[in-house]
Amino acid sequence: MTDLADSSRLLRNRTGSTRQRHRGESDVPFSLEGAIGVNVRLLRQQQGLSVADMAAKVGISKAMMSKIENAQTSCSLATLALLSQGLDVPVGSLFRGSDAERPAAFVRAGQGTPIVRNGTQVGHGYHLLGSLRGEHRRLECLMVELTEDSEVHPLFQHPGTEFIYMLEGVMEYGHSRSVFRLERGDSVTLDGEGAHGPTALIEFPIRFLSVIAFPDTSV
DNA sequence: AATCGGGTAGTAAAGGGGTT
DNA sequence: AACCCCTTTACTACCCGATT
Repeated sequence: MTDLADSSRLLRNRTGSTRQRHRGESDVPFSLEGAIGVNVRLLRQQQGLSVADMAAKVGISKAMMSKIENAQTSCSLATLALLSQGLDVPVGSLFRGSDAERPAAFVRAGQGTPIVRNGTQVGHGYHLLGSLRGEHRRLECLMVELTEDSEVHPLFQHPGTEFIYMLEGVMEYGHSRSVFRLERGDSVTLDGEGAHGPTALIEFPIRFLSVIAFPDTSV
């Protein structure tokens, strides 16, 4: 017995009589069958076809179409091929969304988490915009704000690569032996191992986006 | 009431796996 | 290889709810 067959039987047992279930709300976890069902229904509706129209076009019964769209059956490869032909899409597009959930971080405007960093003591304000944990923690996105009370601090060092995008204000930013004048819209990408940081704060308020990509070994 | 779109129950056919 | 049993697939017939 295959895993697919097992999951199919599980689905069948779990759903049982689904007459009371409303359209679009399912108690079934998002399975392969579920992904296929959602994609088939979406594509069918995009083409303005009814279940009966689609069934006739594909060459299966409308009952079968219903079961496929509602994840009540694990349709055969032959049926999948018919569906992809009928919908004029690659077979692979019917599986879209069936992959495991991948992490993502969403932060609303102005809702970044204030954090303390080396620069905090010299008046640099940091708001964390996004950072994934576990094996995906290789990227850190910060909103940095400098005010009249902030001090220059060109001595930051860390593993990885940093990208800075100037959103507001003007400052001079030193990296290793170079100094860059950054104005709104300017950006700089630098090797984090080189000493870097603001060397002169020229026009306030200063806000810039800092994206740090850490090497795997530093995680 | 008729029609339509969508869904379900029941069932037959086909296939896989285990046993002899 | 033949047989049996179970599972899966896909069908027909019918039901339900919304709309006209």
